[in-house]
Order: sequence, then structure tokens, then C-alpha cells
Amino acid sequence: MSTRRATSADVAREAGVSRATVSYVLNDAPGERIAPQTRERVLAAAARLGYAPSLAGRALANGRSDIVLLAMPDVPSGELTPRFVDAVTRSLAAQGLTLVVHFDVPAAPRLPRLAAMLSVRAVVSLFPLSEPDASGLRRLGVPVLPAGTDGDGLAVAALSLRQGRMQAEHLIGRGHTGLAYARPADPRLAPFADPRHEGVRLACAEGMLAAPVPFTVPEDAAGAVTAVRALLADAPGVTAVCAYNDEVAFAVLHGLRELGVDVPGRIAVIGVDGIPLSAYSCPPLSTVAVAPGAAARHLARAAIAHLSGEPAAPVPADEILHLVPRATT
Amino acid sequence: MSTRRATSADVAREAGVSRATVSYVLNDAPGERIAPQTRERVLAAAARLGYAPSLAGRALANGRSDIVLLAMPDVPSGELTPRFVDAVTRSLAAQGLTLVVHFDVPAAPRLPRLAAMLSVRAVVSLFPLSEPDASGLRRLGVPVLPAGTDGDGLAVAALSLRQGRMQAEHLIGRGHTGLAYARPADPRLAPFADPRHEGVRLACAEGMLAAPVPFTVPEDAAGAVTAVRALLADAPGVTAVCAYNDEVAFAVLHGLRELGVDVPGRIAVIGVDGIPLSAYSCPPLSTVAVAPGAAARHLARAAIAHLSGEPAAPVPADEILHLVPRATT
DNA sequence: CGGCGCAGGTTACGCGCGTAATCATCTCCG
DNA sequence: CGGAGATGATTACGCGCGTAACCTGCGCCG
Repeated sequence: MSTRRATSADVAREAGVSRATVSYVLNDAPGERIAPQTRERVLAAAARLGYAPSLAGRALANGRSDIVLLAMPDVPSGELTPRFVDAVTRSLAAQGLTLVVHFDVPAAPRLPRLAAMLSVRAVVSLFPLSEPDASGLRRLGVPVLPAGTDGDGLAVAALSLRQGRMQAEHLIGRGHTGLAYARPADPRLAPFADPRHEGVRLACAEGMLAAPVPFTVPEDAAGAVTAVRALLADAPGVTAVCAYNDEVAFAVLHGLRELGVDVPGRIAVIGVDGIPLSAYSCPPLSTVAVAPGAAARHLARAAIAHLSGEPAAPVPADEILHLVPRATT
Repeated sequence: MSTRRATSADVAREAGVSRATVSYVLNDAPGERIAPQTRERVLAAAARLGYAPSLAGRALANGRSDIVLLAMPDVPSGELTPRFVDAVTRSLAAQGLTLVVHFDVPAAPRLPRLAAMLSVRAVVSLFPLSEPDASGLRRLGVPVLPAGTDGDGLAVAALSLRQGRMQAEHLIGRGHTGLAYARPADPRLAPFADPRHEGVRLACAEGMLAAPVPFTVPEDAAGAVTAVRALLADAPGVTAVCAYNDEVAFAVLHGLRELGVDVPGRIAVIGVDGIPLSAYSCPPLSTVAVAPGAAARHLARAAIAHLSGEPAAPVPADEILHLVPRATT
């Protein structure tokens, strides 16, 4: 039963036509010169044999595959990532593109090498690529799709700025005047944390407030308590904390609870992401929720537009980001 | 600057040898018949040109690629999934295999079709494939690697059973005699929930206890409260809850908190997964932690063993699962 | 001195596919 | 009635690579 996979030649034989005809029919050749009746015969034969074209052959013939590579940084990815990837896969699949995810881990082949191997159609990245990777891809002529630019930067940077801004504006609107910014401990997250932090800073500046007091939250419970204690001691004017994301917010809440600090009476807390669990912290966490589906759809649209040479659409931040006020503010 | 990517012919020309020689050198041909000096010339030329072999060409020539496809079910995946995928990617990359993740969403190409297109080396799946998918792959002669079998079943099933058992045994050891099982609301999770549930049931049976009382936890906060209230009313003998995973446990904790129920005094709770946030619930959650790195390494090892025809190693459950007792039990 | 084995290559072919160039009919009109 | 399209399918080629089969000197032994 080791039936070798069907090739277009098999289909041709089955349908009693030449291989070229099969190819024309299955690819919906632009100059449609195939008789409807023959067409049917070919399609029927293909279906009967369960024919699926070999990507390898196809890629070889026309120089590139239909694979789009999503470059993931070597960074602890949160709860949102799989939902996002899933949604991007869906959107691209609807356009006949296959998304392949590449985790940039030390042992894996470098990005340009993998791109060359797969004859990739494009590379999508949510963050600026390293210089060697970027120039490597440029030399290969592989388009690198920024995740939807919005004038002068990456979407992630712009969205992140906006996230921080939304956090701060919500707190300021509630009357808070002394803010702190809770940063994640992993240094690899800095590229993501910096723009959010910056967004908070900007909102403070516009509100004529002092800059947010930064502090780092370790990943372990004991460390979180220590960090929060230090913050309270060093910056008595702080009445609200913007956390890098919901997980950091949970850690901060844990620290406050251990120290017997009233939330939100003494200290308010707000996160970013809107993970499902954010509804279940105690008290339930206020947060800036990200709609991964909307973000993914936008990314896919941007990718396709870019491939067909159209200009990039601005990031629809209003569709992607939503303030979810709950009990911690 | 649109330098077409280098091919092996380019390398051959650059090194002043034939294309075949290049191929032999770069593939470390078994019957080593190349002069060391020529070898060096070829390697140098390849390096100078930044040559990366085309996967398409290679796949076409020897009938299969080095791609391993990881089939992900169309199921809401948790926090653990990306860490797991990341680890599998690492392990396989170390063996020269490239992991490609396929999210089984409705719009995406069906599994056998994608496998055919990529001339996939093998398919890895953590769950039983649908019958059409399975038979489709069989017809293609693509090996499907179960995630490490352990005698008579899938690793996931075995691990899940073990997880449920560990939860129940921990609670029974603490003196509990009336257990409940908190199931997730999404019906697609049933294949994962059932074996865990069964593990709890087995442990109860062995301890001469009544079967665990099942109840379903909706995803929204209000629904969670209602479900918990109903449980308390309907099954007064219950003093402990085994939750499908940490997220469900959070929801249960939320419900108990809203109802003013003492945890663990009146009701104990235990989760599964050991997500980072589990340390930050209130009270901090006892759970059966999964080590995604260990699981991934085992999976990769099993995959490689399977590809070279060796027998499957048993799942090292002790390395993968650890009881983390905290404050909810 | 002729032939033989062997190191060190090269030439030739096919993998499955897309597609340009070509060919065989058949129709229709001058 | 002959030839110019129009129509519908075919033949031929190359994409980049792996590899079986085949050459070519050259040292060595009978």
C-alpha cells in the first residue's frame, strides 16, 4: 500500500492528456485555452488521485514558494503569541500563502539561510531584524514586511507607545499624579518594554506630571515582593503602577497583597494584553487589551498589500487596543 | 544589487570544479573521494558566496525535505504551547531537521495536502489525527510520529492520565474524601480533558472514594461564579477540586472568592500546567507542573529514534511532571 | 612492457513542475 | 478550393540538486 504520491504526470495519464494540460488547468492559466470538457476530465482525475502539487517542484520551477516566514525573536513569548500566530496563519491561508514560523533559537539555521532554503516569498517580522539578517535577506532579494508601518516606524513600536499612553491616560484621568513603571526582568524584553515605557512617559509629560518611576519586577514571587517594597519606600508619591504586561501586573499585585497594601485605594495597577486570566486576579485587573485577531488581520492585509506593491495602511490602533477597566484602578 | 541567490553551479565555477564535486563536498559524500585540497577550495568558494542550498532543489532531487511538520489541533492553546514548540524546534534543529508548525484552521490546507506539498519528512502530532488525515498521510507514506508512545497509547493520553492521578493522590493524601472535577467549557478540549478526568477517577477508585463530581466552568467570570455556587449546593460532600488546568483553577478560585468560601479551609483547589502566573493567584495555586523543555526533548528524541527505526522509549513522566504544592491545598 | 586498480574527478540523468514555443485541426471567408 | 486565423492540446526546456555511471591519469606488479 506504499502508493507513491501522485504527480501531475499521473493525473495526466489518468485523464488521457499531456502534463502541460494538467498544469494549465490546475493553475487556472491566464490565457484560458482549455476546453471545458477537458478541464473537467483533468479536475476529476486529480480529485480521484488525491493529487496535491509538490511545493518543491513548483518552487523550483518558478523560483519561489508560497511560504511566508514569520520570524519570532528569541524572547519569552506570552499568552497572546499563539493566538496571534494562529490568526495570521488563517488570514494568509485565505490568500493561498502558507505561514511558517521560525523561532530564532541559537541552534536553528540563521534567518537568511532558512529563507534561501525555502525559497521564501517574504519574511514577516514584528521587530527590527538584526543587521546581518536584514542585509542577508536584502542580498537574496527577499522582501521583509514590517508588521504594518505607520509612517516612520514599526507597528509594534507604534502600538506599544500607544499602549503605554493608554495606561497612563486612564490613570491620570482617575486623578493619579505619581506613576511608576513596572518593567520585566528579562533583558531580552527591553525592545518591547522601552516603547511602552516611553508612551507612559509621554503621557506624563503632557499631563505636566513627573516622569514615571521605573522599577524592575523579578520573575519569582519573593523577588516581586522585595521590588514592590523598595518602590513604596523609595517613591512615596507613587499612587499608581503601569505594568509592562498582565503577567508583571500579577506579580505587582502579589507583592502589594503580601505587604497588605490596599488596591486600588493606596496603589492602583494597570496591565497590558488582556489575557483571559486578567479577569481572575484579585482584585480583577484593569488592562489595555489587545485583540490578537484584529492585529493578525491587519498584519496579513499589510503583508499582501506590500507584496502587490501597494502602500502600507496605517495601523488601526483603535480596532486592536481596548481599555478594559476593572477593579485595580 | 539584485544579486540572484548563489547556486551550486556558481560555487562550482568559483572553485573551478564541476557541480558534482561541489555537491559531494558539501554533503560529505560517504565514499570520500575528494582531495583535501579541492575540498578546501570548494568550501572557501561556498563561504565566499554565502551559498545556501535550495531546499526546493534538494527536496526534489531526493524525494523529501528535512521538514518535520508539527500538527496543532484547532484548539485554544494555552500558555505552555509556545514554550513547547520553541523547545521542539531547538531539539530538532540540533539534528538538522526544520520544524514547521501547522495550525489546523479551517482555511488552511488540509494536513495531507500540506505534507505532500512540503515533501515532509515526518509529521508529529500530540493527539490522534482525524481518520481522513491519518489515512491520507498513510497513503503518502509519510511517517506519523506519535508523541512518544508508551506501550499502548499516545504520550499525551498517558501523561494526562498521570496528571489527573497526581492531582487526586495529592488531595487524598491530605485527607480529602469528596473530590470534584472542573472541566473546561470549550468542547474541543474534551480529548484533553477526558484522560485527565479519568486519571482522577482512577485514583478515587483506588482510594475507595466516590467518583469525582464533574462540573463545567464557563470562560466568563460571572459564569464561573454560578458554576461554583451550583457545585457547592449540589455536592455538599465535596471538599476539593481538581481543575482541568491552571486557568480553570483561576476561574474556580475566583468563584470561591466571590462566594466568600475559605480556600483551602472549606475547599481545596489544584491545577495542572504550572504556568508562571500560578504562583500569583490568591492564594497561590497548588498545581501539577509540566516541564515543557523536558517534554520537548523527549518528543524530539522519540521522533529521531522513530525515523531511524528504533523502538520508542517510554515517556519519562517523572522528568516532565512535578507536583508544586502551594497554598490552595 | 602491458594491463590493472585506484584516486580524483567529470558527464549525464531525473526529480515534479511551469511555461514558451510549437503543432494539429477545424472553421470560415475570399 | 486554398489559405488565414482561431482553437485546443503537445513537445521541449530549465529551475537546483543528488548521484549513478563513466572517464583519466598514474603507480605498480606480473
